Amino acid sequence: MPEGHTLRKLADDLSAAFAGRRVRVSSPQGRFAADAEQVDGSRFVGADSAGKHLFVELEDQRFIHVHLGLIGRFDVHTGLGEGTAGVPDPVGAVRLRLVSVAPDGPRGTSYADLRGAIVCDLIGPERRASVLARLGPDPLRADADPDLAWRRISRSQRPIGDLLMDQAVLAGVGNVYRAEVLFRHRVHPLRSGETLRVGQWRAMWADLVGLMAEGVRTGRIDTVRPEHTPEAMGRAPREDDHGGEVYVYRRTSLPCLVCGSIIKTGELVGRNVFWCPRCQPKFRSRAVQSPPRNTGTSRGARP
DNA sequence: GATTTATGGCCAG
DNA sequence: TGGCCCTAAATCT
Repeated sequence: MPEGHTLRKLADDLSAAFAGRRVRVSSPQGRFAADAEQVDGSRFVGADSAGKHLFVELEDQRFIHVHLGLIGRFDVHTGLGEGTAGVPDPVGAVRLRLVSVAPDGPRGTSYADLRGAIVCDLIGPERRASVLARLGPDPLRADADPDLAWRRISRSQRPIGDLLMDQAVLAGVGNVYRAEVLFRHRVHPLRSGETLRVGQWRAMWADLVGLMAEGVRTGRIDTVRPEHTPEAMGRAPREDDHGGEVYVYRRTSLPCLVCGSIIKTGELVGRNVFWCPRCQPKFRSRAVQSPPRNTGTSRGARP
């Protein structure tokens, strides 16, 4: 589930459910129990995200720092009516549970369950600041400066597919957005950062800003342009656990939606990476300046 | 029932 | 680079 858009949406959902209310904080699974006890019953100030990090702010500048890692989930449930009678017993390994206690008001009771997170720590403002200091610009933050990322990308011989996943270069992009933004800009994942042009980077950044903002709204990752949607192409929608419509992510051995070439996969710094060998040539070439286009006369773009 | 996989990231060597 | 951490669902034998 978690790339930056997931954490931003989660922060928004948590704030909507709990901001200004007192919360019961518990750890049914036990690992967060000692910390939970310290802040149980305190007031929930708000939640915010930075890259893939989530900070739940409680009164007195106490923060619960959450990182979902690869498999974590934080499920928020609202509108249960008055009182805690409708809150179900925890299912599975619930590391952290928040339950609203007062004031109930028109929002009713809310609860949220955290499972599988790689980080769930009670921290202060100093620790929060040090986490933030290690992150590159986040496309979901209006004040983010893409030039900070460009300075590192343009000086690096590392593959762009690696740099895009490096949270110190830019924060919030994960394996899906990486694969998709590279496809949309016809850049091969193994191209070294220093071979990119600044205009290319700016276009990729602007694209990430739009795609990820859309992801926050919908809770899924959709990256195909209108002409490549299932409806426009008359193809079956994706049946997949993440649900979004994408060009290359986990489409190994399937035909490219644009040119029909077979999507390739490989490994880059321990993660699967996906690309179209025709739309994303490995080296800068005429093909990059005059990309293959689906004119309908050459290769069909059938599923 | 056991193994694999997943939108991450840390650490040691 | 490999190992490890977290959990649940999908995919094997």
